[in-house]
Amino acid sequence: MLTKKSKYGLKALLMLAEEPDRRPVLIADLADRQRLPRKFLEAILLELKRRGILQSKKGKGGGYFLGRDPAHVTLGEVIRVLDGPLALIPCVSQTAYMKCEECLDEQTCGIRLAMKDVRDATARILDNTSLVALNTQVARARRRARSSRRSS
Amino acid sequence: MLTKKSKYGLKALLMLAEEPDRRPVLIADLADRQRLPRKFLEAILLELKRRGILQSKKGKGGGYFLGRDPAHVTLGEVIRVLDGPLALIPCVSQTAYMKCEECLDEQTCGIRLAMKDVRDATARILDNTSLVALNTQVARARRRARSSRRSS
DNA sequence: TTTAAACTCTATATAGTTTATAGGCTAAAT
DNA sequence: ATTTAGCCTATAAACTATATAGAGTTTAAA
Repeated sequence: MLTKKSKYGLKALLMLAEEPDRRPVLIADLADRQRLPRKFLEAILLELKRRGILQSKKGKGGGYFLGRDPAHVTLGEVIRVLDGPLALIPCVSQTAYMKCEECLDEQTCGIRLAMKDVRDATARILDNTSLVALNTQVARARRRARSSRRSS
Repeated sequence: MLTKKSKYGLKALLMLAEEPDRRPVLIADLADRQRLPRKFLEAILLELKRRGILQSKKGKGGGYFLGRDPAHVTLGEVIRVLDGPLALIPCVSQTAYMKCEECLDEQTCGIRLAMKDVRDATARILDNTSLVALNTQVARARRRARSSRRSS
């Protein structure tokens, strides 16, 4: 499962990626605009800051803003920071490999073979989708939604 | 994450799929062969039986055996039974759709767009891999492992 | 230089899920 | 009858997810 932590974090990042000139935005603003729990979001943004994805400015006129070009921040990176590895099972994780305790022979474990395929497919999608790319898709979906409403 | 429940269940099913003539196999046997916790496995097999994937025979000479042709039991089906929906987020699940509480417009939610792609890719793999197919892959991997050991 | 705005950090709480274990009950075979 | 083996219910420890509270610190601006 994608946790709410990742979901909230991604929603905030997608908003920040649309902010002109990477202007600082208040936590409270981000929370209100998408109805996210304020205090929880606070902790999430802090974590993203520690990982360099976000930066912040304290005091009046402060807020959070992206630490890097949003075209180079991928969903995969964000989800790994907030939720941990993409792999459904630790023995196929590229970033946090761990051996299964009970597994007798990892090289020929069927479950591992299948889960490796799933991990690769997932990573291919998430590591190739940036915040900018996703916002573009959203904009396109919005236009489609509007025009189909018009024609109905 | 794939839970241990699904992992154990799949391991048991893969063993049963190799049993000639679908002969009944003891829970204890299945548990011992792959070092799975016996009582936990018991509960898992029972659940698979309720869903028709397994059948059982009580009393002396009893045990569990497959309820259907293992070529028609897919990983996707088993995982859905034991772990629930494949989708990483309920709003893109085909089998257990649920609206997100805080989402303002589902039709144009970026996270949903991306998670839909991931779900589809995952389902494409898991719903098209049967127990038989996976065991075949495992056998092939074993041959490869053996022959590369020989040549080294 | 004071004040208010805003992020930072630590502690705590609650609920739900996962991963089991124990033990008695029931059905079947011999 | 007796033994074997699955069936069922209850229980529980450990972990994770989802927050909230409140004091502390930094900064901009009046």
